[in-house]
Amino acid sequence: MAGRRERSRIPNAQDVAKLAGVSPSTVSRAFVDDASISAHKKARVLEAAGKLGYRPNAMARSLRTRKSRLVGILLEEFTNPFFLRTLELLTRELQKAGLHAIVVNASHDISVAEAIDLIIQFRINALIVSSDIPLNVEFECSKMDIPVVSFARTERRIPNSTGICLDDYSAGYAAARHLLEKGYRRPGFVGGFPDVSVTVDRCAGFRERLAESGILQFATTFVGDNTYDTGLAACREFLAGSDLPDSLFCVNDQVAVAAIDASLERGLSVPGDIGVIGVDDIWVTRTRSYSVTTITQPLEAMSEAMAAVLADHNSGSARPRQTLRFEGRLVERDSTRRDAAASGANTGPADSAAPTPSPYQ
Amino acid sequence: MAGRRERSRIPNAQDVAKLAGVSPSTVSRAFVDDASISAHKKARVLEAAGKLGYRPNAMARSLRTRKSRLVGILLEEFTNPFFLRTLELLTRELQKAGLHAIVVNASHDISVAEAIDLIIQFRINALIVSSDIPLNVEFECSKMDIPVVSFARTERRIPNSTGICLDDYSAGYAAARHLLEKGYRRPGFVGGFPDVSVTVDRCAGFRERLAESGILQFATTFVGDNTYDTGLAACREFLAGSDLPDSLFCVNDQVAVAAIDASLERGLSVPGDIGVIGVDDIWVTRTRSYSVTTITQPLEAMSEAMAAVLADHNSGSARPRQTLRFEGRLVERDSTRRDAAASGANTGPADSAAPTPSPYQ
DNA sequence: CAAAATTATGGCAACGATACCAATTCGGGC
DNA sequence: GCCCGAATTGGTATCGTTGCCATAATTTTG
Repeated sequence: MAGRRERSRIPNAQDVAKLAGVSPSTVSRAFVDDASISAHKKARVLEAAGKLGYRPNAMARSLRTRKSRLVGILLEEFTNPFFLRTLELLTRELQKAGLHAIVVNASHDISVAEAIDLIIQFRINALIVSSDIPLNVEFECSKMDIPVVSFARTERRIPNSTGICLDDYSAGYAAARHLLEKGYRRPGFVGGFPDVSVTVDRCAGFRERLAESGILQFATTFVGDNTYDTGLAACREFLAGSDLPDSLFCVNDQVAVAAIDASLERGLSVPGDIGVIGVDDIWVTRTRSYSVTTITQPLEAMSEAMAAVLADHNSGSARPRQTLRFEGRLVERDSTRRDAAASGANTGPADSAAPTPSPYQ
Repeated sequence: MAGRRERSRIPNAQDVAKLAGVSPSTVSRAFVDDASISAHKKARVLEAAGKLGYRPNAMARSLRTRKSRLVGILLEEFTNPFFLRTLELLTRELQKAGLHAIVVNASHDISVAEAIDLIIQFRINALIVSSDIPLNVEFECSKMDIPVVSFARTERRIPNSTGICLDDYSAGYAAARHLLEKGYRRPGFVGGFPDVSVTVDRCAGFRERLAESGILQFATTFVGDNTYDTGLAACREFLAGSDLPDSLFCVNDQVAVAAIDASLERGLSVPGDIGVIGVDDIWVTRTRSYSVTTITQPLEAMSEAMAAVLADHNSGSARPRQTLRFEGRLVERDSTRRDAAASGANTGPADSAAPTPSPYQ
């Protein structure tokens, strides 16, 4: 019907106002919840808007209200399926809250500072970081009053950073307990970069539980970027020695898979000779060939918490800066599934001579 | 040093202008490439801006220039690592081009129309779609003059859609050729949803090559959403019958892994009893336990092409709407690695009686 | 060295919405 | 029927930038 008029220009509030016979202010109110507008006029405005195909211009709105409804998500690891699931749940919660996610790629050669600089120009209302926070980023954001919230990581270098995270310490503790229950007596630890929170905290919890059972020393290695390939290389080297661990707690599932492969390569059986446990519960851990015991992160709850934190921040009622820690859940699969009886005998020449519990190493 | 002045308010161009002793227009020009401004003043403006921590407000700029520099990416599958890599490369190219990606979650229960409606309000300059394009989305976008480009999918229902994609037909053809070369004589096909381009086109190429070798019938099944879990269920059922295929071309690697697991469960050896080939080259295919032969998509080249398409579109020089198809590369791994000699004997009671080549089924 | 062509700069308006205030309408109680 | 408070509505200014035009400064040229 209305020919080519609609196509010529994107309609604005003024156009709608004219058609509906009201003022632009009223049009605006029709699109804002809790605005003071009569049901009658609201209906008329919405009808006119529908006829014209009008949508409020978020740019103009943001400019005026100083709320962009945009949130940045800084991502570094693009091989680990865990982060895809993270992205799924975060975007879902953000969308529920009427927010939108700008994904910033901070991998490899890309200049994080530059990328952040650009999205700061969009006046993002928050920055979610799933990698270590570059310190300059934190600084720039604080200058612009942009809250930085870490997700699935905590920032160790920044005193009171806000974050939402697995209880890494507790996860490490649980992993050690599980391995001990299964009768493993010489557990080892495979971390990522040695100065990253997930590595440090999971290792600390792990160490604590082992110490409680009198195991004061254990082998550790750090694979770096947590991908399968580097994990495999590191685990090969780790398992090349003679004084082998009888089980491995890996900082994530990708590395756990690599550890299993490295073990098998060397002719070690899993879980017989080597038990393996990871973290994240990515889908590969459920496959028949790997079936990796792992610790699940409660991503749904964590994402909801993230939305809540952002909402609080948005409404000005800034809660104290703190890290919310969520308990993981251990899922036993084949990679540690042996009966403790069999393993007791398997202890071998372990140097775990001191059975006295002791708080820290 | 300058006390708490900077923290009080986010500085704008006016503030910079005052400090640098120039007009706001000049400040603006200092931040635009190819603007008419003397090197002298530009330096002074940039210095002042640095001192104040000024960044141009992208909202205001977008409002004025009618270019948001935002691009929407509609994602549906959040389990397949392939899409994380896709996202990595797309965001990288977009960032290089000074664009930013708003990721829209269109999975499961989420209302795509509603989500799109919201990001349209940001006047995104393009929408990249890695799933089937909901028809209403296409319609809404065309009304707002937003180009819709599909990535790694093609839209079969929309006549001349713009897209960047693996040459699916060719990939299917190559998969069949490979299986035949390896001596498999009863290949089967495992697709996703039966009406999706990747399923249809890969199957068509596969069929063509088989037909050339006189194999006019082959078993097919459709697993649906292409996740490991549904893939496993479908493959179990597929392999439960008696008239088994001797090899499977799976529409993607996740399903290929599921097919391998289903085969092993049933006591069939891979690649001996069943050869398996997938598409995407996700990292799991490189693991020791799966080592899946697959077809790699040239994602780097595809992403660059995407950036080029968007740039063209942005500069107004709309190239004809078409789908750019990229050749995949077959990577042979263990899941099909047997010598053709051994397999010739394995052909079994195949009903591939007619060796006459024929174009289509 | 003057005139013309070029380049830099400033001023003003506008992008499209909302905040704020003033004016109007609407109900209800007396 | 009149007055008061609450609920709606309209008008105007403004968010921070850039497009455009006019003017000023500079360089090129005859």
